[in-house]
Amino acid sequence: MKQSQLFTKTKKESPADEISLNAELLIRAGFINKEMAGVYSYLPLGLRVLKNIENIIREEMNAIGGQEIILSSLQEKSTWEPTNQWDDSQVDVWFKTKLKNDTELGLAVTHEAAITKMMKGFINSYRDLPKFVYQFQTKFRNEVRAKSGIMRVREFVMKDLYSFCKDEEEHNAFYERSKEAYKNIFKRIGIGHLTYITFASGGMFSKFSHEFQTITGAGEDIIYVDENKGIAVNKEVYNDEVLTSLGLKKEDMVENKAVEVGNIFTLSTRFSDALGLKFKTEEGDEKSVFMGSYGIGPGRLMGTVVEVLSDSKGIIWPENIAPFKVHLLMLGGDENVKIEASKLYEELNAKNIEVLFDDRVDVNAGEKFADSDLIGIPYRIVVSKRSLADGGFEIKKRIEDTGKIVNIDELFEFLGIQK
RNA sequence: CGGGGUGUAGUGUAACGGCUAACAUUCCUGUUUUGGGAACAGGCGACUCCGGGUUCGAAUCCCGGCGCCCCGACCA
Repeated sequence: MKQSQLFTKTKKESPADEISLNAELLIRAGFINKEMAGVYSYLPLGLRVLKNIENIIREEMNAIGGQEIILSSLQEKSTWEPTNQWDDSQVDVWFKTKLKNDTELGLAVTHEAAITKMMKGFINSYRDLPKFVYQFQTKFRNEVRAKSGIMRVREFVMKDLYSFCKDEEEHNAFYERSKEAYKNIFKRIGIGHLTYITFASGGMFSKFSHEFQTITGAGEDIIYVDENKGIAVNKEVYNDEVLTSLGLKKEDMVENKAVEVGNIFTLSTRFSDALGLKFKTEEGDEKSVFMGSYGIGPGRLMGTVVEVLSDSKGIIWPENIAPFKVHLLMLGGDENVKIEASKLYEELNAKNIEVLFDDRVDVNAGEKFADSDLIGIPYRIVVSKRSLADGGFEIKKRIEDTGKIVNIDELFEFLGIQK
């Protein structure tokens, strides 16, 4: 993509109404736009990152047997009444609305009940189990206090997968597989080294659950990490009984602030009992489906990456989720530079390398460098009179301070492309 | 929902109760530039969040509302 065509622009100044690093950098670099407190739109660069994150999650969900769907955002009151979750004293983050005829509706806070209800039409027999269904769908939560940029918002896309199994044993097998899938996701997104599977409270669903927590000062949770074992315990369930049951010792645990980037719950038969999702066993008995739920917020992940991996100059995207692989900068208005830069742009495109081409002719070198550092694309290639005189193109990784001059063959090799 | 802070061109800031609300940046015109947000000249852009009040006079003081940020509580 040519940067001259991109409708977003970078800003030199940080927004006055944002303190958090993720919002500051993402807004300055033109990835997101703030609509109101806790509500952000995704712009071309931000959407590319979000889609890359979603695709990694999608691949991992498909790999463990997930089938993708999209459930509706508008939900009936009756969907949530059997579990008593329509009640404002039970769930206080509803956005509720009405049809013209006064029928009450809710904007989906989550989808456990909706999918349980829907699956009644498709699951009848033990032969139909197990099934794993997921979606990327917007959740609306009327948080009393949105905060920390895109980390805690009122409207956000979540990947939520629901598992439907015939019994606890079958469920546990999938639950363990989902843990591995989640670890793969965080590793591929570039925060695996800072992300710990964390023993946590089960909320109102079950006694315990597992969270995936990424260590960062921007987090809202306190967790205790055993570095050697690679596992953590959330402060909310941090007690002797839990430590003993997990084989952990207090003296090995280090306190950290962390952000919850994913969680997995055993729902058991809470929803299937309440909503009547039953199946016939091999013996002809009727039994409730054993369920689990597995969430990840791609937007929050994007914010977490910014919090964890940026430097004083801007964002540093991991290659797997970067909006582009290469940022090609053309310096100066020299005719030969234009020709060489455009030629390289076409060649990289032909090799299916995603390139943001800064072809702007009226922008100074310094501004282009500053923009490039702020946007955070992993590889920067400079084409200028100087680079051409020195024998080609300057290539530099975003995480490195100095680049080197290479010819076209070396450049392709550097990027791992077959000529 | 408790507590604290804050609201002025698109953005970031300034302005003692008193002249036409200032500066920088963005943007537009032109010239010159092109390896770290370059230089010069000219120009556009504000119902100072909204509603009341005090005052000869309010961006400024007071009351109410709304927005936004932070701490806490909450968090399916």
